[in-house]
Amino acid sequence: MYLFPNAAPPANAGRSAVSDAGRVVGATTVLFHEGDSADTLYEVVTGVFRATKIFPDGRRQVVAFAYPGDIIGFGHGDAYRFDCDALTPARVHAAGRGEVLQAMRTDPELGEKLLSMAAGEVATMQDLSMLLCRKSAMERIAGFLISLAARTGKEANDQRVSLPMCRADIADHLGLTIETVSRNMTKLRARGIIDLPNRGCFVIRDLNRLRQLAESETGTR
Amino acid sequence: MYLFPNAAPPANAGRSAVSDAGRVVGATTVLFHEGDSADTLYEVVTGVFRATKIFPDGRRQVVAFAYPGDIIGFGHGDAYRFDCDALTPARVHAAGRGEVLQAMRTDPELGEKLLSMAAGEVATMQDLSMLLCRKSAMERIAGFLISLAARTGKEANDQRVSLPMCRADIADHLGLTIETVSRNMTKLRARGIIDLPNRGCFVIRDLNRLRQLAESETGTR
DNA sequence: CGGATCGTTGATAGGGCTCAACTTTGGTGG
DNA sequence: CCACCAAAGTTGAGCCCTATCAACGATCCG
Repeated sequence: MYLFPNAAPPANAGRSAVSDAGRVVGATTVLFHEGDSADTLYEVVTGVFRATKIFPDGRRQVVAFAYPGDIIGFGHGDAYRFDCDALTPARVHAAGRGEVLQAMRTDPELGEKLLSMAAGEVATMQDLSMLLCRKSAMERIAGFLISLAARTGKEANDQRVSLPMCRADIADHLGLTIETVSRNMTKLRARGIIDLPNRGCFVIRDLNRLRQLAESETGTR
Repeated sequence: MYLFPNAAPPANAGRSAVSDAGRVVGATTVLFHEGDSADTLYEVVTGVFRATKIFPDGRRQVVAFAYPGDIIGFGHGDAYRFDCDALTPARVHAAGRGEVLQAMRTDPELGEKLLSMAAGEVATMQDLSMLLCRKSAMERIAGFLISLAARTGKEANDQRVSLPMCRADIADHLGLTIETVSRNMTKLRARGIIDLPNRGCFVIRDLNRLRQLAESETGTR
């Protein structure tokens, strides 16, 4: 059940992209760069994408991670406002912006759907800004891990959750440094709250305590 | 030229509200509280509004300030996600969410308009999150003052810009404390970059230097 | 004039950043 | 299969920016 089931194939979307009847497959595929003409909307079918904004002086923010079901391409004017690439092999549905607007004229439900997706996007960004505004490093990391578990449907104890992004991505998403992310993850493991069996995944051992930490850092022990 | 010119009068929107043929007038009027049923969209006609999120432990974030032309009420599901009140005497146009969705069915242009307003809202929140993610106190404050000047059409040297929000509001918007805001504003004044003639307003004396500070804190002198 | 709120200024401390070294992981080629 | 190397992650020491706590000054309104 996709938003753009019958969309036309997009123009070649970047290096190493493989187009397949309205879908794009590839690992580390670049969907688009900042400044590119924002003429396509994407819906993630499989895999995880990363939206990155790079400042002139090299500072970086990972604006969002996009999971299956998420729409990429809102919040831009005529040009994309950040880079977007895949962290894993991935598939997307693509649709031209013009086509979608056209389809909206004949199908009012699509308009409502898009509007509510946009509202969801706004809500997500508000949550991020609240996190960045007032939370400590530990609160941010605990909250981030919980949100990953929730998005992948593994929000329970002792389930292996995939962590496709590296420490630098997490740091640049949460407004921290690699070292601070690493130290706090180590601390969480030392307290038995999470486990880090391999690179690229984690396991929640005590969801309740993790939730407490995400709310207030005073759960310190 | 308003988005909801013929909207019906809203239900009484809060204490000290005065309703007037589809408009609401009042100072410190509360438009809505977090948790209220999100059934109305507002367009600011006059005045300045403040959207505030309060955490269980008392921490606060001012999610946004809304100026004339801005739409309030996107990014919520069924219930509003934050409080909203007026910082100054203000007028708004109000429209029921259902009405707007209904109107969208007959007027596809309205749909596109709403979608592009939502996109603008997303962009605003992305900018805020980038600011909160990677910028120093001085960069945040310089950038904030510039954005206020731009929004009120006074983005030039030696114009008096209204500053309707108090230090606490600015601090809670930028993720800083009252003291840090105060100190940095004082520093800007000491360097001749801005002037603070009265409470409730400021004047940009050197827009170029203020712009530099907003980009990189290394303009330190 | 007096009180309350808002804003400023000072002293101190702490959380996270910076710089740096080291360890682990994963991939590559002999 | 193993040695080697680059990239990713961890750990440590020290410092800086901003928060915190506290006192003081300014402004507004009765």
